Amino acid sequence: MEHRLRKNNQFNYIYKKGEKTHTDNLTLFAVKSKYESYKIGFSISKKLGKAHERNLLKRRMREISRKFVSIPSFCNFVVLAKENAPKLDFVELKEEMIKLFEKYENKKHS
RNA sequence: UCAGUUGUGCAGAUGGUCGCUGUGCAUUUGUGAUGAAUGCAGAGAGGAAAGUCCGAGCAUCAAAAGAACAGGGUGCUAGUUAACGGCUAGUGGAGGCGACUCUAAGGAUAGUGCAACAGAAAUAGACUGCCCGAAAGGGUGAUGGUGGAAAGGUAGGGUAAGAGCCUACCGGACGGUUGGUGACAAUCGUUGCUCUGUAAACCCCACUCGAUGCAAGAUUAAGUUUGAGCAAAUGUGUGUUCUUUCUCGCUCAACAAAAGUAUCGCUUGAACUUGUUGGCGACAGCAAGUCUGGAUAGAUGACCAUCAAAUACAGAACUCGGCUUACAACACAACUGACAAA
RNA sequence: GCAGAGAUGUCCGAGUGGUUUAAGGUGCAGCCCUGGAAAGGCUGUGUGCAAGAAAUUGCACCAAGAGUUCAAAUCUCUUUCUCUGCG
Repeated sequence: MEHRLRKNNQFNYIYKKGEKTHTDNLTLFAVKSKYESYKIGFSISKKLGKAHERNLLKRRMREISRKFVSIPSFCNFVVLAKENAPKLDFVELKEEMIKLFEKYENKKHS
């Protein structure tokens, strides 16, 4: 099943309508959808580093979202990296992502 | 052994678990159309992929040929190449004990401009001074120490004082001879010698260049569509002007299917590897073999084990040839100098 | 990805080869004016290093590094950073 966001329109829609959740190095935009699945996209600005650094960060985030984090269905997400995100190593990034989604879940239930 | 010069290679490997993007085959399934899913096989970033500094292919500017002007680029010679501002081999110059390195290196006698301050004076007239002379006047470029630059330089002779006035050496200019494809070199002669610097100032000379970049552009769908503005053939046209053949009204907006979308462009190429022939070399010829990324929010990651350690710079976006810049550790070859020993 | 523009003192910004020229404004400090303030007027004011008791003087710096020139913020090359446009 495809979990990637592919269209520029979808990104723009989520930025506009999305519900924001912050941690120190990441920001989550979330929007509800009608499909029984989730889609997730990663946004890393050109200001954060050189091309290979940005690629590495995105690959790690995708790996973590696939393996280590339970992501709720019926939703679309965009994860936006902040300034210091490329400096994190894999383990730190993993903890950050888990924290981010826990925070989002708590917000939703409360 | 120490210090150094030049060039080259490599850019983690192997095994396991999970995962990503194309390609081929098979099965299942779907759309108006391109398709989608599963399985198997096989492929999947660099030496700089970077900077975008040059040169090409390719595409569009309706289609061509030519001339002049404007503007840009290059600048020792010969070669090499599809082409180049690259590369190779040399020449001159600069640096180093040396191996070797660096060099935007045409023209200042085609013309124009600029040269602050200092200095008597900036390309050259005057002033100061020296000498001859009673004076009038004449001789002089040696005195003036400032400047980046001051009337070729040094030494000797010479003179009233001086001066290429004379001589020697060095430098310059002009001409010849020899060698070299050539840049140029060597050598001989003539000439006492008027000659500041700057062309990365304008410029002159020689050679050379159309513009825009794959977000170029093409295809499917409607196009002899509708509306508005401008123009009136003496018009439009890829820097300007002109000649010849030609073409045609031009510009903007609206209407439309996921439409800033889909498909194509898109990867077999001046390709790579090995051998061989020619050439000092860059490179070229021939033979055999190989198929080696094609994404579009943008594909290589995470974890474990072993190797002493795994770590530098860094990620294709139409494709090639160069240049420039960044770069950890390791390995190899040739050569130079110093010291020691034989 | 492709194409283009720029960088000068705290900030804005002129200067496009010449010696005391880093204009001008803004900001800051002091003085005048006022009962007190604002506005206005006058004066001073970039950074670093060295010398000096002090006043002051000298040198360097116009994003960074090389080159051309007697002389560079200015001309040429390389690098860094910032900004803009493109179906």
